[in-house]
Amino acid sequence: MSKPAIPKGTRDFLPHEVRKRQYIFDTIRQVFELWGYQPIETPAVELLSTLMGKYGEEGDKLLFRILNNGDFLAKADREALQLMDSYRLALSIAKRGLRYDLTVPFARFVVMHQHQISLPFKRYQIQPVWRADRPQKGRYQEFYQCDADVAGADSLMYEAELLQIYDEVFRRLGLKVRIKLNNRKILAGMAEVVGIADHFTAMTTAIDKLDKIGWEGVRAELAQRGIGAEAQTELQKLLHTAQLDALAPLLENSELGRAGIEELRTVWAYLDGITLHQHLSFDPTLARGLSYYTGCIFEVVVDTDAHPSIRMGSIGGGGRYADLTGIFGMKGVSGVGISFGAERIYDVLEALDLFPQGLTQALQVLFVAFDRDTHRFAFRQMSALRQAGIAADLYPEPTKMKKQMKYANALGVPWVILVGEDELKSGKLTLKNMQSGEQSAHSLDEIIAILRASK
RNA sequence: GUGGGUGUAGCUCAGCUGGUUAGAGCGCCAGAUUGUGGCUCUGGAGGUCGCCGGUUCAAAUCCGGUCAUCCACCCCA
Repeated sequence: MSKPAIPKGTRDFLPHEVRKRQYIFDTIRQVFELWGYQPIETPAVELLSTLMGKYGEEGDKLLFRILNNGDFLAKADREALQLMDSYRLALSIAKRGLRYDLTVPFARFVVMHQHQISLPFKRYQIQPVWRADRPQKGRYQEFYQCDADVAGADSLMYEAELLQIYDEVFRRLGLKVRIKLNNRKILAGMAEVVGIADHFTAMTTAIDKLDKIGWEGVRAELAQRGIGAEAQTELQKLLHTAQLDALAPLLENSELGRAGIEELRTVWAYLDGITLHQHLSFDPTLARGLSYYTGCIFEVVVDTDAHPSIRMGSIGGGGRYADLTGIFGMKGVSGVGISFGAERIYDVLEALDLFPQGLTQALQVLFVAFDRDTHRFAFRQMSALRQAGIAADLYPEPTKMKKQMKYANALGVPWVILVGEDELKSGKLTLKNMQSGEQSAHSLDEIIAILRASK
């Protein structure tokens, strides 16, 4: 018999890990709900025609494909097979794949259900996604995304409220973060002013790596993509201007640049007078790769001043995409959304010991019985406790006490109730506090009162 | 896709430049303690050394291949 295993990049979760994960999901969910977002779910499996071409060439490679059922070779592309062209062959033998993110399925959802929802449609979604990436630390092939998006409204009010959601979720989790804000139109404006508008994607890709490779590295990468030294220097000067008012005159000659500045001012105006607990700042060097964002973009990182021990990439990101549903034939629907990186948040909370106490054990009391008769008696007493809303359990057989106590210990149950001949006769049960070791005899009602009080 | 590390008991690992019966800690089981867990002590079970091949009188150890896994890069959460 071979040793059991699970696919690379996937994980099992033990009970205490699931409880901690659920604490994060619940916190995020509660804030989403408070801000008026509604839950939806979409299938894990989507048609590849829905997914392909939406995440760039790299993304397509990382899509998990599902082999067609039945005699898939009968309909296979024989020419591709002959040519050993795996990519082309795959198109003919797999028509489904696992979802890669939650945004594209959401766009599909909006188009398919446009008559059942009203715009603006505010939805949240907490579900796993899959990527055939090579796993490494903090990166998995199966992981959860927690997204909130608004479809069908241009109002910058939503940018402001999504920033508030970031602020509130991390406040509730007890984590200090820095929320960074920028606008793709400002980046586009910079490209125009510097005269490299035709290199916009290359520019954003390079800027995005600033944290990692520094200015030297960014300049090298810009040079490699055919951007001259003069443009590099000018661009660097613009990116160093982290004050909107100072940047505005420098982008005066770019229509896009002016629009970007104006949008950010509007977002700031909405947040005027609002109390935020986290550090929110305009960061002109925030670029967010080459994704589909067109307006405001956000990113959240752990505040290393407050938590100097943490080294972690972004734990959340999002932004505005002017044409959410265009790829599915529905024009004029703008979208804006944010995403929480739950797995990374978990690692950070764990490293900082920020999970609340008492998350790990729900069971309050374990019954320990000594023989057949008391075991049956204990079963009825346990049922009464459960009826009273107290999480109770009974060791499945009246074996040696040592074994049962050991089990209680391993579970981490705070209380044990001992049921033997004496208890059966007197009708009073022996309640033992597993931490202090103290024990005393009580009626069932008294026990219910004690356990309720100790919850 | 590129580069590197690691595969030895259920888990974490030791085993020096090849040399008889492959070890430790934790965990598990039993006992010290037949109505009391955590701590301690005693004993026990548990391993085709990832797999295939090569070198050698001799391979866990050296070499080649293969598979798995982890880490870094690309990209991303």
